[in-house]
Amino acid sequence: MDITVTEESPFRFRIDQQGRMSVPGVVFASRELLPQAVGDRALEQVVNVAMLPGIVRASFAMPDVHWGYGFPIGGVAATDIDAGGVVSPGGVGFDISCGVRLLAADIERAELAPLLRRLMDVLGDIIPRGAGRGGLWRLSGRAEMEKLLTRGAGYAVERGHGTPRDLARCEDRGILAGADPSQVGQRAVDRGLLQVGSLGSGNHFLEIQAVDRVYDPRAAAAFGLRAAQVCVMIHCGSRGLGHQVCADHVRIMDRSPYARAFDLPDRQLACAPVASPPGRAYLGAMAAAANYGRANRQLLTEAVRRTFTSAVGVGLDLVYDVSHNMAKIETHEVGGTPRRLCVHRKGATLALPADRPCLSEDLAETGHPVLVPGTMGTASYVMVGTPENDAFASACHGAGRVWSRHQALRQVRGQQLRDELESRGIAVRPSSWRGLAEEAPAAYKNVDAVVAAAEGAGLARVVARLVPLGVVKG
DNA sequence: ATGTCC
Repeated sequence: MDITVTEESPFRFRIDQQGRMSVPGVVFASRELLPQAVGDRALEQVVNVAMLPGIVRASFAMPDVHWGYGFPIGGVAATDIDAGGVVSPGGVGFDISCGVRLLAADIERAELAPLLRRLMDVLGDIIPRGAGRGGLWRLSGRAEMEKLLTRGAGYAVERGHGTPRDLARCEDRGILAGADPSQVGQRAVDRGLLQVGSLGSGNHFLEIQAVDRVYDPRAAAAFGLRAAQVCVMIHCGSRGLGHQVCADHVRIMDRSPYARAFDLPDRQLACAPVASPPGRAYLGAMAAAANYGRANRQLLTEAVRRTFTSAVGVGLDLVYDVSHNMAKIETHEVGGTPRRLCVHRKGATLALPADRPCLSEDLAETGHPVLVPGTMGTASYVMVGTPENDAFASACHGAGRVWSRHQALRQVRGQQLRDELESRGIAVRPSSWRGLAEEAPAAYKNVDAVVAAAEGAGLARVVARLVPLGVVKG
């Protein structure tokens, strides 16, 4: 498929509405970052998403967009619930509530340096990771799982793993409303029982980082960040439970009457009206899986805190926890009137600006942190939401792949990559050589360019740049 | 992303 993109303004490209598209496509990128320029077919998916029943404004793509299941990763699509708008599991992705959490330590990188190796050894020993395998917790059964699926990070805190202050710095206070554990199948529950408190694999990681540069001192101070400070970034999701929820509900929707009625260009866009039984069932199960992801990050936080206390002698404050694979019911103005929308963000981070409702109190004047993880050996960014964002308060979520995992394996040796990173002073604790090779920095876009494009497009503003000191790889 | 195929 040949797709024409027109540069509307710097860092903003339009795909004109045509054929069965209900809205145009909008791609935030530089010319160099456009999917076509990096050999990726994601824009075909941007066009397909523009055909979703009830979609409003545009089918959006962030600067890190790349090919995904049905919907592109780095895509944002909002549907009008009261106009028959749909929800689609493919618009959230298989790793429901995959997201990032940033913790700040009260120590500078120079002070940590002599302790880093020992710290990394302990973290490498205690952080569960890799495909399958166990987690920090072992749930007693379905009854306990349902508490966790309903109360999310709040359940971990109730059980003594964290503080109420942690919850104040989580999106939705760590507990997504509307969870319906009865819509989470037994197989999903069984897969999740032994994985609470684990990183998983793929691009998931736990990194020790240092603040390299502060761009916005006021916002950085509000977030609790300062130059040279040591931080911990945790990137993980809802493991096998979220994966199974997605698979189960894709199947339900694919077999529902809506699949035929909508006649969509790709079966992977399987969807149903938000207000329909399959739509409500998915959203209830998705919220439950989201709470699993949040509890997962909360438990990993406590494990890292214990390690920092014993190995370094300092505590860790939660800066923020935000998901980048979610569908949320939100109210936004469309065409001058407030509409209830189902906003799908798949590989796109919620980027709330100042003075918006549902901000946590201490962030109301600043806006919420937007956490953008880079790849191994490259920078990560903290940004903040901006009022001019017209992609329903969404921003990029990372660097974005340019090589498939298969391509990366052909190009990169895991051991060699480890040696290169170690020679640059970055301590690496991998779970498999293969997994490490698949996640090589060369397999990704340049995160600095992605963030510059996001800022240039007005999606979010840069607050601080972080650099890696050590990475525990999933 | 994922007990990388039910």
